[in-house]
Amino acid sequence: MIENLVIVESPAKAKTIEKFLGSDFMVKSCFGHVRDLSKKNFGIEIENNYSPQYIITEDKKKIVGELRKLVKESTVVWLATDEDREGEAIAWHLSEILKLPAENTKRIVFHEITKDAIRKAVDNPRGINKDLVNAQQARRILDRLVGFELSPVLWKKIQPKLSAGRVQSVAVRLLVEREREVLHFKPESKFKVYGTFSFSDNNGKKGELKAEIPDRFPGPDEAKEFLNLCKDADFKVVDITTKPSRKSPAPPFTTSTLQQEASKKLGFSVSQTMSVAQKLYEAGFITYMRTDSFNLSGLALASARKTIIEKFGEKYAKTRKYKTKVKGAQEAHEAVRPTYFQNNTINGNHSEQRLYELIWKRTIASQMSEAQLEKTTVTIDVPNSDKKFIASGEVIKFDGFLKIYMESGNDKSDDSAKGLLPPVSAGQSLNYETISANERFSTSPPRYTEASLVKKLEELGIGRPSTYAPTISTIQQRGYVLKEDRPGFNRTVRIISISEGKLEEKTKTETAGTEKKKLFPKDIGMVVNDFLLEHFRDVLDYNFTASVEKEFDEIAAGKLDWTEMIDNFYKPFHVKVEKSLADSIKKTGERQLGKDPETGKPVTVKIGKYGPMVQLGDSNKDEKPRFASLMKGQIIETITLEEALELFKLPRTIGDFEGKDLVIGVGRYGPYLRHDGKFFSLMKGTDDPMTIIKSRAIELIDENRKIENKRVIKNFSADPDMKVLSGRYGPYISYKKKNFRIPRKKDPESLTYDDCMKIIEEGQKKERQKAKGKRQK
DNA sequence: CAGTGAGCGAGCTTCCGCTTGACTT
Repeated sequence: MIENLVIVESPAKAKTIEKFLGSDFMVKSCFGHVRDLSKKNFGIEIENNYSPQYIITEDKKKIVGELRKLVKESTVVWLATDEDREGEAIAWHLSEILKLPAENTKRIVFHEITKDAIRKAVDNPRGINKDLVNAQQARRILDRLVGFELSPVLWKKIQPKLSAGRVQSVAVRLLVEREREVLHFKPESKFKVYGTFSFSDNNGKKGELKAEIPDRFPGPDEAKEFLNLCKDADFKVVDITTKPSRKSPAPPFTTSTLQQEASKKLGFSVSQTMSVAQKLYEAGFITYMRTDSFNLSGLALASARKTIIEKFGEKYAKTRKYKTKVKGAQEAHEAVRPTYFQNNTINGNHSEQRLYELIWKRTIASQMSEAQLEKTTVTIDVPNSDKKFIASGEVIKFDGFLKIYMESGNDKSDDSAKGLLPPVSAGQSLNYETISANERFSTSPPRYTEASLVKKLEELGIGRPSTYAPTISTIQQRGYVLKEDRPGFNRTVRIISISEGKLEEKTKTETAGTEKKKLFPKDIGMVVNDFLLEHFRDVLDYNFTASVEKEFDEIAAGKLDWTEMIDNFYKPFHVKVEKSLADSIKKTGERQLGKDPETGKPVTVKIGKYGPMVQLGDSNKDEKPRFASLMKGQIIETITLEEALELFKLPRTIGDFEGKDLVIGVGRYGPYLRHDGKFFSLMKGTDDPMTIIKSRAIELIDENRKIENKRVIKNFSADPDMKVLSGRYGPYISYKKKNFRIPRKKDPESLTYDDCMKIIEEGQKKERQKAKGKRQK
């Protein structure tokens, strides 16, 4: 007999809690949601007042079975799922499927895993809050209705397997709109003036001072006019002011800020951050990593303080509590923090150590004193002009939290001089060494990175800590978005300068627009976005989630009936769905580019069966039109007639090798070289299909053959189909186009043909079992 | 993965949010 059975969501949490509770408590985890809407017929009986049809999820059947057995042997069951809408719903689903009687069931909550918090929770049990559960059901049903009605519209109007949803479609919209801002942006240039001055102080000591004019000059003429004015001017320091300033530390990490900083400081993708954090959590090094709360437990605050005093001294410690400003935050957990502050490093692989140290520093810094700075501004008068040169410097008087952590700034680089200024005094005369006016171009708003998109979504209250990473990967999987690097372009900038009374004009080249790991919307993303905006603008509205969240809150407060809320949304929504289906024209994003000067045939661009393509000729006329895929980086929206005509020059033969043609083309997976029936991908960045030459093509073939040979660990003369190869995930057997894992114990070098056959039979047996399992779903 | 772009049609795709492993070539 089990006296008390406690059910929590996470197994790692179960382990910790079990230690805090006495031996008469057994703690089990249910691994999150155990039931979900059936996928058949929406899982909702719309006609029956939106009655939800729940089924136990395939991957939870086993754990539910175990829980059912344990419940039978237990006296009291404690539902200790998270203290938020989803957690309450999980508790309710558990009570339903485990048929828990109210009198022997207690609902408890805690949002920090400390002995005190858990004891306190056990002393204050309550029942399940059905209003909160209904708010969750409304959320779930709304998302299902939106997702499962919109997606099929896209299958019919654009292409199969596409998807739309309350969260992902807004994420794509943000990217598409930003991309268009970038594409339409016309950089303007102005001239920024910098001066380097020299002086000798009262003791005859020489010094140098760099300063700049805060406002910019609209053009070269204005800049020149100003420089001419400076040529013979006597410069003088007219004012020196020093002002104290303070800097406060950033709050401890939430999921989204952890993703942002890990991206900026460590170069991690959001999913990488989450999987490394998961490892740290399971090892007991950090608290739960999916959270929207800045909160630290009392114990954590005290422990951080102790660590800071030990390491840095009393004056570095300052206990701080942070409040969330995020819309819709549910704060069921603590902030992401180290479990033991005394450990500033941990054992683990390189990524784990780096992420841990980042978390440790950020959390510790959040409990440290503010930095005290002194900002000095020197103003230099320009005779006969209302412009003034300004030099500014900043000195740290007390480092405080800056001792260990500095939050990453924005992408914009701060080019004003920082640091200590030389000792000048008011009234001091200055001579200029050089004064130069540099042409500066304005920049478009930046494209999103994965992490900056998460930040934006969080600001809009869209998505949850557990879904940021999956959402980012969904929009990439659907082909709406591509994460990649793009090289910049060179441009000429003008520099006008004076030195020793002589005016000089030069130019120099700079690279602009270089992008690293940025999200680019693809054509299909743009077409889907435009279609959804045309017909379902309200769902794509940036405030849609915020406004339905308000209603969910009312449901949770018992002031609104959930079926009424859903009905108010669904009735008009469904009408729009029907309307959008009414005209049967497919959306392809087609654009007319003009006429081919040689043949006079029309050139168009659109999304075809296999992606974006250009077409030469009319498909309704007798002659079959020519087709060609767009190249990487080209999009329907911006491709020109000239670029399109270039594409029709492929495929082309560039010579022969070993008696066979070398053919260059662009296919489904990018530019390729075809030789003797084999395909070789061209190297991106280095090989251009339009200009590649024969010798380079042969080089590619040679390289490929070498790699191919290296991959082979073993082959068998008896059967050329059987090979032991070394791949990304270690050695494996390849047999008749199928791959099989080699059991860990076996040495791949010494496998015999019969050994391989045996492994293959085992593998096929497993595969059959898996297929069987899938059919039962 | 495969390097195309005829047309037909059966059967499938899809949401968000809560959790981990299983699995990949």
